[in-house]
Amino acid sequence: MNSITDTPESNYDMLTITEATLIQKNLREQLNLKPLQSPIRTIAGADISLSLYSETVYAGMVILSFPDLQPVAYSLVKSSTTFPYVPGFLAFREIPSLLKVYEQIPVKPDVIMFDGNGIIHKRRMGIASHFGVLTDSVTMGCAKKKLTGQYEDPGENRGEYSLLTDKGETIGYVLRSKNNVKPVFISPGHNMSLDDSLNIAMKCIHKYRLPEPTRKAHEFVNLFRTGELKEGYHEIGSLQLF
DNA sequence: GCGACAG
DNA sequence: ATCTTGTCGC
Repeated sequence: MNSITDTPESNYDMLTITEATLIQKNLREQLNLKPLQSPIRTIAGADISLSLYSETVYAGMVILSFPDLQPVAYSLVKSSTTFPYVPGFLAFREIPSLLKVYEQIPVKPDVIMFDGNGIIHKRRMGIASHFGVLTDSVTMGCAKKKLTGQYEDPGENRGEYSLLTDKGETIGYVLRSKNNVKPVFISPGHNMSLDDSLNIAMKCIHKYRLPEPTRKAHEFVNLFRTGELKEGYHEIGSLQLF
C-alpha cells in the first residue's frame, strides 16, 4: 500500500528501525489466523546461509511432499543484504532474498515453514507472518530459541508441549520434538490457526530435533554456499509429485 | 539502569 | 548465523 513501507526489494536495506517498526504495525492489520481449509500436499522449508563477515546471502526453499516429507524440488538464489541482524527485525534481513527464491518456484507450496517465528513476536510480525502477508501464502514458524513471551517447560518426552503466552494471549507453543532435547518454538505465520501450526509441526518431526522442512532447507542452502548445489529452480526425481 | 534478545 | 574438536550421555 505505502510505497516506502511495503517494497522490500527496493527499500529494506535503507530502513531505520523506527521505519521497520511502522511497517510491522501496518502488516499486522492484514494478518489472518483462521483455520486452514484446503488439504496440504506440499510443504516448503525456507532458510538462508551466510558466510562470516560477508554480505552475501545464500537463500533457498526446499519443497517436500506431505505428509511423506520427501524433497521434490528446491529453489536457490544468491543475493546480498546490508540490513543487520536485529532481534525482532529478522524479516528485513532475510525476506528480500526469500522473495526471489519464492518467485522462482513455478508451482507454489501449500505451506511454508520458516526458520524463525510467526506471531511469536512483540508485534506479532515475525518473519513467517511478514512473508505470509506480503505474498498471501500459508506460513508458520519454527524457532530454536525464544524471542518473546512466557512459558513453562514442557515435559521431557517427545510430543509434549506447553503454551507460549504474551500479554495474556497465547501466541505459540513450546514443543519437545525429541526426548531430552531443547524444545522448539512453534507459531502460525499467516493464513492458518494456532492449532494448525502445532499439528503441522508435529507431522513434520521425524528423526531429528528440527522438523524436516526446516532441516532440509538448512541443509540445501549450506550445500549451495559451499558450491555443491547451484542457483535456480530444480526438481528432484519426477514421479513423486503427480 | 538492567536484563532479554528468532537468525 | 558462522567458526570448530572433542566429549558426555541416552
